[in-house]
Amino acid sequence: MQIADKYSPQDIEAKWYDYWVDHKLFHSEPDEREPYTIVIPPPNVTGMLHMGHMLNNTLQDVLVRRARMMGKNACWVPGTDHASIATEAKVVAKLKAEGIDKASLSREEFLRHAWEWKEKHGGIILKQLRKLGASCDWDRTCFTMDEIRTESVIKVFCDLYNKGKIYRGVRMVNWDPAARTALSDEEVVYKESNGKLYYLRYKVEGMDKYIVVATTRPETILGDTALCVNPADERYAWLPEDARVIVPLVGRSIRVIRDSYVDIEFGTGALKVTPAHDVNDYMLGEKYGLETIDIFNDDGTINDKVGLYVGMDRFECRKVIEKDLEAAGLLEKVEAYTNNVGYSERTGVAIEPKLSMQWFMSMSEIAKPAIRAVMDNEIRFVPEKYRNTYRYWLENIKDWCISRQLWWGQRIPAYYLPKGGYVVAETAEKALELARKKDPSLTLADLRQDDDVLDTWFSSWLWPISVFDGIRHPDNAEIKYYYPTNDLVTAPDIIFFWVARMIMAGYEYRGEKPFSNVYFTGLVRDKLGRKMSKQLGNSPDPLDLIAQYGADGMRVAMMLCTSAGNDIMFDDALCEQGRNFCNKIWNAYRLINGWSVDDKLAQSENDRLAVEWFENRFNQALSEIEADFASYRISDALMTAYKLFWDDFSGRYLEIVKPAYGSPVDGRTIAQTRSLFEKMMLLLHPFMPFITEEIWQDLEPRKEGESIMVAQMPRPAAFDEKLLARFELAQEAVSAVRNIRKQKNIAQKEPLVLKVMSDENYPAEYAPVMMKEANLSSIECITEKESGAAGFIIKTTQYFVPLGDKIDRKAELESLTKDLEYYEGFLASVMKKLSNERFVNSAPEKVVANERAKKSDAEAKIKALREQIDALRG
RNA sequence: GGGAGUUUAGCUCAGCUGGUUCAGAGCAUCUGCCUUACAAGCAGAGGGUCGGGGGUUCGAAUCCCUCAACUCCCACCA
Repeated sequence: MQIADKYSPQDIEAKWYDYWVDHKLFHSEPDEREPYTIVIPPPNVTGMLHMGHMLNNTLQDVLVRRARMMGKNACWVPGTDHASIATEAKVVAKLKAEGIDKASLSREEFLRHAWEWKEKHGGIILKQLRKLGASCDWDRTCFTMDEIRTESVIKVFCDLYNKGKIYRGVRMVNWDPAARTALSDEEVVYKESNGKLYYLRYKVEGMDKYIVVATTRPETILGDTALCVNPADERYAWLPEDARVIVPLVGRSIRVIRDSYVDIEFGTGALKVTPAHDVNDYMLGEKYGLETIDIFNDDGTINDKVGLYVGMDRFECRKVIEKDLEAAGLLEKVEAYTNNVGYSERTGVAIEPKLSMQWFMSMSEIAKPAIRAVMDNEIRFVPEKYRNTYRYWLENIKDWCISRQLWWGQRIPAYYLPKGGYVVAETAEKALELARKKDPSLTLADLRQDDDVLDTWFSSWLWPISVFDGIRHPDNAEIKYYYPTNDLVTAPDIIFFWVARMIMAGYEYRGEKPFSNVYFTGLVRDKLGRKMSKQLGNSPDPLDLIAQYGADGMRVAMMLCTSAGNDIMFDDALCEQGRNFCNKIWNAYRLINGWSVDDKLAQSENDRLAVEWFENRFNQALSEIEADFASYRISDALMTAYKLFWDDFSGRYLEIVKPAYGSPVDGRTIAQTRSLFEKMMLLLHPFMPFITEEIWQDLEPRKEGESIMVAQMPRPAAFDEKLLARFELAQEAVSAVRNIRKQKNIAQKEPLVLKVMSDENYPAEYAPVMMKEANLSSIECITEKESGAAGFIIKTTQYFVPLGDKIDRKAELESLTKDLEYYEGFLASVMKKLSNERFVNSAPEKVVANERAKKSDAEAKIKALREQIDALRG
């Protein structure tokens, strides 16, 4: 193996990734083993890898790789999402750049361009995932708009329609004038924005009086069909019962209605009612049978219904109308005003509430099993705090607007008949059959399919089922084997969009949960706590980071700062830490790899002790890691493994067994060391797949096709806590000697003598280890205090390092006296507790016993300190 | 407007149903070392009245009340 003293990941990563792929090690087929399944949250097909993906997919890969090494049949299904609005917008923009207007294309022509675009730019993100080491079963790659998924979507639509859960109707929807489509409520993001509040004068018909109305949207006066005041508002008591007012500029005469909906406190207490352009006004319109005048075109420009400002953009119109109102003396005043405005999540433009014919899905029934599943912990949320959010949303769920006025997506399988009415069927042929029941003379050409497509989430909510083709073939072997999946790793911002709906679909179409655990990651922020965004330019390109620090280093960086549900503050320094860890592992391997071996040598007691200790320590750490994974504390699990390798394995174990320069190591020790190294690689593999494979392959001769990926993860075994505690005592002594060296400026090379007043807390068995670590020429057991020596006490055991004339009695005395004072104070506080009757009577037995132990420990320590002080003085 | 969460060392965070010296870890910092695996390293060290105040208790980072700051979600009165 190479001997470069710096680990260089580039070649190694590519080599092993190809090896894994070539040997189909990511691929899963149903067999007799227990399955472990994750479906990827499908990224946008034309998206690029960002830090959020990096976090999310590293977590998934850690879980999948670990499960695989635990002997499970691990299957991680990758795929992409067609992201109808985002992708269509990109294609439209691209065509526009080429001078092609979408409106000039037929649906088929447009879709041809869109598919071309998808083939060209699609799936880049999946290639990028490979750089990070993602062990996805690429043979299973799915796309939410591929044939199987599309058929599944259509089938589900028809099924829900036939069950009466999908209906069509005119409703007030969120209209995106840029994408020219309706959106679901979840796709609208509210932001506070600075606007103005305009006070408009409405002349009362037949009187020389005005009613002043405050509005943020003066352009909507074109659609005013009533004015509303609160019946309890005395300011308007003078108005006749059948009063009418004139809409400014428009000149239309409209009714004045009275409804307690109007807030007397707000503005002037008078409200203009525009049923076509405001949700609340719409409800008033329904209640009072008002006319609705839709004044906008689909793109947000003014239409010709009223004959004013025709073709003008809504925001332009607002400016112009302000001037015109002012000129006409109908504008009382304008105030600055901040209010919340809804924006399209995808295109960023202000949403226009618009009355339109859309397809909806009724949600309240289908939501019920989904609520129960999470509340009963049949599906576990990590962290739990999201259960509340989830529950509240589902209990107040509104019907889902599932139609989109786009072309890129699954076209709604509703077919309209020439004389009105429609049928819903999976294919045009089946639709024709249904249609002929109504009118036998119909032919295929008479049917006109609905122009709309379905919301993208209407395909992704089926994802855990549809990736195994469980919608079209509910009894197929794959869905039966892999479903329900195990873990879902996703961001909390799609809890409603996706997670909740997948749970609903799971119960509706499988009668079973789609996954057992949902791990919610946080948002990746920069080290200043800001969201990563293109505008701020604070979002590093994950691929650059991988190139710079290696995929393993990058993964370690991500895992180190993640805790479920909390935002993570990403700092490049973490990548350095990850890279340094790789280097540490690399160099540890270089060390043992460079040892010369003498098989005739017998193993020393020193080495035997080291192996015995590390095995125990390893098992202890393993059980901690096990517990961390059980509660999805991935970061803690990694940290435990990190410290195990760095501090215990490299810092202690290897230092203890390391042969003197030029000397060989015995055969038994090197074999055991390589075996321990291998166990460390296995433990670290899920976090750092590349470097661990590289070393694992070199540790033993391996056959072609073998891989650490499918090796057995060490299982937790019993460990001897007493042994570990005694080793720690030895380490404390070593540390104390090193401190003395440092204080006295004694070089590590210069051997020292350690004298010890042996008692039950002296780990005599580790004497050889201590000698090696602290560079001691001998350890002598003594019964008399040593004068002229630097002393220290570990627990109750007194140690001395004879220093001859190097000893500074005054300084030693000072430090011992300081310790003595501390322990006397400590003893006093313990005594105070123990002499408190109420404490002794009410505290649990265990706690009192503990205090008593503290008391005797402190007493012993004080005794020892006094003796050392005496010895120094004497 | 409603709800949830957070606040512990310079930074990022652990600390489970109050009780093992419980005030911790990693990183950063400081000091000394280029000791033949690794300076991307080794050996040491310093650093916090656990957001403020009050309470319950023998005992509070942990439970209760209150105040403050920050974050997120939901609602959307023009």
